[in-house]
Amino acid sequence: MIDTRQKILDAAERLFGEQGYGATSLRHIIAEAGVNLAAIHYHFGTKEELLDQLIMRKGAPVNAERLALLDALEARAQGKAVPLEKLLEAFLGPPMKRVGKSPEFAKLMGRMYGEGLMPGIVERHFQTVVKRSFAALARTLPHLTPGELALRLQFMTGAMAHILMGKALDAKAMTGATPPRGSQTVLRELVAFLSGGLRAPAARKGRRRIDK
Amino acid sequence: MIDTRQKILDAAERLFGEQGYGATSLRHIIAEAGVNLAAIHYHFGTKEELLDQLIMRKGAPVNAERLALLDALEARAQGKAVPLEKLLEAFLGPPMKRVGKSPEFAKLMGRMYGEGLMPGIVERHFQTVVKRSFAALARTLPHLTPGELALRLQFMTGAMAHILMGKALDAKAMTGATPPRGSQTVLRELVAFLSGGLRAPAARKGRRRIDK
DNA sequence: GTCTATACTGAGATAGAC
DNA sequence: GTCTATCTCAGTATAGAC
Repeated sequence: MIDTRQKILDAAERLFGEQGYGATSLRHIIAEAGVNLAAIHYHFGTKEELLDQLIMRKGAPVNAERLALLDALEARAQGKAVPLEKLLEAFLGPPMKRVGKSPEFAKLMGRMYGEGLMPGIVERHFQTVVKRSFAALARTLPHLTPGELALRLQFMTGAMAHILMGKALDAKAMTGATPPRGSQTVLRELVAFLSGGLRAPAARKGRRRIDK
Repeated sequence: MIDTRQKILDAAERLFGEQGYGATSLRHIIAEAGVNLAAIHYHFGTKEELLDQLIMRKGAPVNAERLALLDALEARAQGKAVPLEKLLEAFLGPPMKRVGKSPEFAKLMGRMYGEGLMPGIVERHFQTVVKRSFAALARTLPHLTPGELALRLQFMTGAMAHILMGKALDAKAMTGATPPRGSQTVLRELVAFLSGGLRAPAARKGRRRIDK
C-alpha cells in the first residue's frame, strides 16, 4: 500500500507530541501504524528525517498563514510601521490556534523552538518567517538596536515555546493558582505581555555602579 | 576510591550540559570519569537519579541565593511591596550568574525548566522558591489576578529557560543581527523586558467581536 | 562497602531475500 | 515496496571479587 507513508506520519505525529521525540521509539510508531519497522527506513531514512517531514507537513501551513498575515498588515500600513500588537498576533496566532485542535503538533512545535531539538531543521523551516517578522518589528520598535531586538526576540520565542508545549511546569502545583485556559485567552495575554516587554526601554550599559 | 562518585558527577554535569540529558549515554560518562559502568548504578541507581543528584548539588546554592535575596528585600520593604525590578533580579540573577562560569550547568538548568525534563525533579527542587516569588510578585502587581500572574510567570519562565540554554535558536542565523553577549548585559535586558511585560495591563475577556 | 565482569532487553539502523 | 534477520549501542540488573 502506498499510504504506509501516511500511516507512519499520522502515528508519529501523535506519539511525538504526546511523549516527545526522544521518548518515542520507532517500534512504538510502527505498532501504532501497523507497518513493518524497515518501512520507516525505506520511506524516511532515519528517525530525524521522519521528524523533518512531519514538521514540513504541518509546519508549512502555519508559516504560510503567518506570512499571509504579514503581507496583509504591511499592505494596509502602506509603508508605515505596523502596530506592534498586530505583528505579534500574526506571529503567535497561527501556532496558538493549533493548541486546541492539534495539541500534539503544538507541543511538538514548542519543543522545536525551545528544546534545541534539531536546530538545523528549525532553522530551515522557520528562518524565512522569523527574518520577515524581525524586519517588521525593527520598524515598529525604533528604540531598540538590531542586537537588542534580536535578544528580545529570543525572550519572546522562549515564552511562546513554553506555552505551546503546554505547561511544562504545572503552574498550579508550583504557584497554587490556576492560570486561564483556552488558547484565545492565552494568546491575548501573551500579546499583552510581550508588547509590554518589547516596548520597554532598553537597559543600556549605563555603566551604573553596583547599586548604591 | 571514594571520589568515584564525584568523578561521575563532574563528568555527567559536563556532558549533560553540552549534549543534553537524552543524548548523553552512561557509557560516555564512565569513559570520561574513568570508572566502571556499574559504579553509576551502585552510587545513583538510575540515570534519572543521577540527574536528580546533579540538580541538587548545583541547584541548591542557586535557590538558596534566591531565597536569601528575597528575605533581604522583604525585610527592607518592611511589609510593603518590593519593587518589581528587585524581585526579578533576585529570581533571575543567581542562575544567570552561572552562565559565564558554569555554562554546562546553566544549560542543564534551562533544560529542566523548559524542556519538560523530569517534571517531578523540577517541582521538588524549585517549588519553594517559585511559591515565594509568586507571593511577592502578587503583592507588587495587584493589577493581575492570581491566575493571570501564574500565566505570566510561565511566560517569564519560558524566556529565562530559553536564555539559560544559550541561543537554542542561533539568533544571528535567524535574524542577521548579533544580540548582546555577557550575562550581566543579558540579565539587565531580561529584567527590563520582563518588568515591561509584567506591568502591562491584563487583556481581560472584553468579549470583543472578531475585530470589525 | 566498593567496584568489576558480564548478561539482558530494547533502541536505531542496514543488507538482502521476496 | 515490503519484510526478515541481524548489527551495534543504549540503559539496566546481578553475581561475585576485593
